[in-house]
Formats: sequence, C-alpha cells, structure tokens
Amino acid sequence: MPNPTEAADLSGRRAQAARNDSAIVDAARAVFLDDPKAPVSAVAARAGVGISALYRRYGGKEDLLRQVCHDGLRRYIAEAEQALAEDDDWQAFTSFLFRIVDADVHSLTVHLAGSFEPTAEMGADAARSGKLAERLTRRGHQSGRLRSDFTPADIVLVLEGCAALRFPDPERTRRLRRRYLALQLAGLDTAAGAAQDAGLPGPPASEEELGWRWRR
Amino acid sequence: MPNPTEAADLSGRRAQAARNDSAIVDAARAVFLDDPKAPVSAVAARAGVGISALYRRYGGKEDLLRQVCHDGLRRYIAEAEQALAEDDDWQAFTSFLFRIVDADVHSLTVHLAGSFEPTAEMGADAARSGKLAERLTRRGHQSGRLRSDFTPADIVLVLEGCAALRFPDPERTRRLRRRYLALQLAGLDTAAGAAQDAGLPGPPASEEELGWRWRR
DNA sequence: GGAAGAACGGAACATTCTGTTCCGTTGTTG
DNA sequence: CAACAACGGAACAGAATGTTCCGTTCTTCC
Repeated sequence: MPNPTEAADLSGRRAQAARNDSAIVDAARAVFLDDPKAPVSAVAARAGVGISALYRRYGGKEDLLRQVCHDGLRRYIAEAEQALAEDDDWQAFTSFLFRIVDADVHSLTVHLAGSFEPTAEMGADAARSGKLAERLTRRGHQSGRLRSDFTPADIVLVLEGCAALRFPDPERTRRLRRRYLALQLAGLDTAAGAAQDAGLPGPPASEEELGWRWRR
Repeated sequence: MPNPTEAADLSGRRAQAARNDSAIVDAARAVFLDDPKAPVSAVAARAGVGISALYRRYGGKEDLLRQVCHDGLRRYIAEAEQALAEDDDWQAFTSFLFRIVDADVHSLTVHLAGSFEPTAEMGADAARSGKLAERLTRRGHQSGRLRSDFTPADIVLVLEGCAALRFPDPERTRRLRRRYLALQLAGLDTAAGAAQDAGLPGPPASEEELGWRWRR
C-alpha cells in the first residue's frame, strides 16, 4: 500500500490526486487571503483543477474555509513552538514575530473568522496558540528588553497590522512587512533605547475584544 | 433663496433632503469601510432612507464609491494642512499621523481603490496629498527626531497598518489604533532613544508599488 | 484484455444577490 | 389646486455563485 503522503513514486491518477490535494489547499489559502469572499470557482481555477476535484475533498465551501483556517492555526502553533525552542529569550520573542509574519499565517485566521462554524478541535488549538503567545511574551519580558506595558494581546494586533500590508509580489510583501515589524520592535526594545517613561496610550485589547470576530 | 448647507431653517421635504444628503454619505462611508463590496441597499438601509433617495443623488454605485472616496481624500488633505500649520516640526509630523488615524480616513482610499474609475480631479488631489505627506516628512527630519531612513512612502504603510485594526466600537478602535501608532512612533523617534545604527530592513515601498491598487 | 472503479473537468442548475428602474404617495410651492 | 420635488420600496433583469451531475480518462485487478 503506497504511502499517500509520498507523491513522488505514485503514477498517473494517484499522483495527480496527491498533487491536487496540496494544490487545492495552497490555492485556497492564496485566494481567500486575497479575498475572503472569493467564490469556490476561483479556488479551483487557481489550483488548475476542475470543481469536482474540490468537492470530492470538501463537503462544501464552509468546510474548505474551515480546513484552510485550521491549517493556518496549526502552522501558527508550529512556528510558535519553534521560536520557543530558541535559547535566548529576546531572540525567541522576536523570531516568533518574524516567523508568523513570514509565514503569512496570521491574517488567515483573522479574515476568515466568522465565515464558518468552528470545530471543538479548533477551539482547543486556538487556546493553545494563546498560551504559546503568552509564554513568548513572558520570555520577552524576562530578557529585560521588552517594554513592560506590552501584553500578549498586543502581539495579535501588531501582527494584524503587518498582515494588512499586501502587494502583488509575495516576496516584496514579506520584505515590507518585515520593515514595519522591525519598526515596531524598535519601539518595543528598551535595549534599542525605547524610552518607557512615556507608556503606550490606552489599555491593550481584552480577550473579549479580540474574540468578537468569531461570532457569526 | 435658502442656503442649502444650512439645514436648520429649512422645513419639511427640503429639510429631509438636506438631512439625507449627509446621512447618505455618512452611511456610505461607514458601510463601505466595513465591507467595500457591500450592496447599495445596505447603504440606504444604514442611512434610514429609501433607495430612490440615493439614486436621486448619485448616478450609480460607482459614482457613489467615487464620491465617498474623494470625500475621504479631501479630508486627508484638510488634516494634513492643519497639521502643517503646527509650529513645532516634530509636533506637525506626529499630529498629522494621529489626525489621519483618528479621522479613519486612510483605509477608505485604500480599500475602495480600484472599484471605480478615478476622475482627473481625484488624481490631482492624490498628487496634492502626496506632496503634503512629503512636506510633513521633511519637517519630521528637520526636527532632528525622525530617524533618517524614514520616507514619505513609509507614512502610507504605517497608516495602513493602523487602519487595519477595527472593532465594533469606533471609539475603542480609535484608542487601540493610537496605541500602535504610538508604538511605531517610539520606534521612529530618535529622541525617545530609538537606535539608528540598526536601520530598518528592506527598502521602503516605491511609488509604483503604492499605486498598484488603483489599477482596475 | 476488459470490467470495475477512482478521479477528474466542466457544463448545467437552482438560488440568491444586487444594481437599477418605476410607480404611487407625500409634502411644498406658486 | 395644479405643478413639482423628493421619497419609499416593490419589481425586474441580469450577474454571481454553491452544488450536482454526467461523460471521460486513467488505473487496477481479475
């Protein structure tokens, strides 16, 4: 029995099916990232497959949305865990932010929220990602460099601001997002000279406020 | 002949018409800010007006979009000019950013671009707003506080990042946007301690890159 | 070799959505 | 009271879109 995750040694229809599996999720991610309301046909077109190849795999549009979003959430968690493995505290914190920005994984969750009924497993993963962001923030503070009034909720919104920047060329998008992430990091890093005497204005967002998107 | 801009002393139908004028643009701004693809009926409903009241004023949806966008552009210019009137250079620069963020006027232009054929007058105003942003940036540099690798193109993207933050309560939205604008300002302000030795990564966006949204 | 089946492409279908028009009504003016 | 301005919202036509279905192609197994 051939391993379905190894597409290389498959031939003909099987190989095509394996390729399509990833082509479809990749296309769906790209298309819905660009326009959360995009029609299913746009996803199929971008993937270079017929519509039936899509409906064979997903029960419907909502199911597709859910899978793509959950996939993004899992990537987020994976990146966070890799960042957490870093030795230096400040490195762990900053590399986390750069990783998420590079992976372009944050806006997925944000823009697609509310367009499908989340599963229980997604809820668990979302909670998990929250815990990870908390731990990363704590390490930032432990390093002594992260300004004291920065909270885990700020991570969400800093990332959201970066994710809003979008250009036709994905690589250019990545570079420019890094530029503004670096700018915000400069404002966060007391070792870079950020004066804390003038604290950030207004309280950070509450959990309540960050969760409203998920309501349908 | 009654002054059409003064609604107070008009009666009956005339007064209603005057109220509707502003109710419709306000509603259109709010609705399209929330969803650039929103149907015309949503604008009418939000304005508490029938559809005919809307079509009496605008030739069609595209015309409405254009007017709302142009109105936003004009507000942008007005805010920039007021900021320019500030005495202190650094004050002029920062107050400009806060003004635009508070007026929630930047994302209008950004999100609606490309959904209508811009007029020549809009092009002129867009050029004008560009010049103003340049002058404001120059004053920032003249104050000696703005880090040297910050360009007018950065203004656009910093504002865009802030505009991406949106919550059900407009006042809360404003507060939180200010929080992240302040964070970026802390990264920009050499007087606040921002170390310039580590420059911002990647070149800023070019005019070309910033203009692609307007293509249809 | 051929029958059965897996996977596919894309036309076809049924809705829903949405921009625009149109008509009857209401209030205003001369 | 006649002409008119403005309005509300039903009606209409056409586009958009989620989903199904059928004929085709390639693979596998007897």
